[in-house]
Amino acid sequence: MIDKKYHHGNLKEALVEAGLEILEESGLSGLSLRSCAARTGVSHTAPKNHFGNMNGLLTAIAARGYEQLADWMQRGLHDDASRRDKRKAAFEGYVGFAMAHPFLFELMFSGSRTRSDDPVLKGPVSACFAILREASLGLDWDKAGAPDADLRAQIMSWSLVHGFAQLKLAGKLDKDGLKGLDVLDIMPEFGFRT
Amino acid sequence: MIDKKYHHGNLKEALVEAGLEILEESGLSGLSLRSCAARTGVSHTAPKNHFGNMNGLLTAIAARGYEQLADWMQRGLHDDASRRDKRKAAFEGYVGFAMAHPFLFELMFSGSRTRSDDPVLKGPVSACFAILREASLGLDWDKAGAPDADLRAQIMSWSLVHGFAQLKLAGKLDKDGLKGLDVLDIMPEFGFRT
DNA sequence: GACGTTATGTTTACACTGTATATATTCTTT
DNA sequence: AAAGAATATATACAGTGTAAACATAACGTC
Repeated sequence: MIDKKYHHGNLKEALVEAGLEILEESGLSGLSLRSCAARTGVSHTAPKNHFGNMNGLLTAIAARGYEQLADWMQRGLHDDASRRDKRKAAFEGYVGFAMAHPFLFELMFSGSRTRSDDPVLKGPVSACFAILREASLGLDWDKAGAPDADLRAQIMSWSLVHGFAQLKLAGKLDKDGLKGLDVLDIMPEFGFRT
Repeated sequence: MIDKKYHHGNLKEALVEAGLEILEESGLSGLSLRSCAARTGVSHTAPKNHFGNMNGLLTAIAARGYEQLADWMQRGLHDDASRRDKRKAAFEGYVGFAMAHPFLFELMFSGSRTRSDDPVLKGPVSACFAILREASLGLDWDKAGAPDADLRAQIMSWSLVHGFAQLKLAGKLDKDGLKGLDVLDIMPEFGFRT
């Protein structure tokens, strides 16, 4: 580390890592192309080679966020966990992640700062989608047994847990009587079909 | 309008109005203190007197957004509408507003661009809260009849509809089989207690 | 009505941002 | 070894939010 090499060797990863750190320390307002470059010890135009522009870097950071989200949703889950445990873990993990990393969470779902159709997002987002899918499997909200009940249940689950997380983050649930609300307080014990 | 007066007379409102227009035309990336000031025909430091800083202006714009959201949720509703009609209108209006004004919607729930505890937000947010409350009244998700069932039903409703709107906006529901999904496709016909 | 006070805008300045262009260095491949 | 691609730098520029000093108008009080 004494002699600074012209080529970093792993700059792409290092920039994303720097971005995640800055996000934790200073929030979205402190996150910039130049701050990431500076923390990595590189010129402020270096990121362009790897990410094209600011949007590309932010999208890459967001992709890392989805990987972390997947981890949170599967935390403390043993292999033979019941479906109910998986669902509980997924929902609690989702909101827990949002609370622990509010700025990253905001970035991940910011339509204006990231490009939702970027290929780098596809894998991590699909992984989260799959976890939520399994967690919602057999969940029959309207007790109707419709043919697409599983898909509907998943979208409902995701919408519910995501909306709750963001409303909480945005301070919309700070009224009296809502302060200490947890996801599981809101989530009833859903009925299973199977 | 020929002779430009030194004092605008209604600058505070005009700046918010300009911000809303810019948001529709150019999105969040085009919205800046200076662009609002320029459109209003005023120096770029004039907003400081009324809003303090950028955050204050954005929060004022967001407040206007909540007023519009309340309108959307009560659109086409006659006085003697049934509770089911009110609920349908509120949910459809919520998502409809988000789709019609995606940038404003993102701004309204952006924890980093607006200050959620700003007094100017309190009124409009409470109005939306009240509408959602009435729309969710009597909704018994878990058929349990718990004492705080109404409050829980409201938070669930809000979370569900908000999460659905944002996931749709963020492009997370663009997979095959999810493309044409509407809120009401997801929302089952909930059972009423009364 | 004159005058001091407050509110409202302007001017100027500054540090910071993302991006484009041209240049330098290193790696890779032949 | 040489050519070309990949990677990083240097420089420049327009745009941003904010602060400070100044200008103009409105308002209340004597």
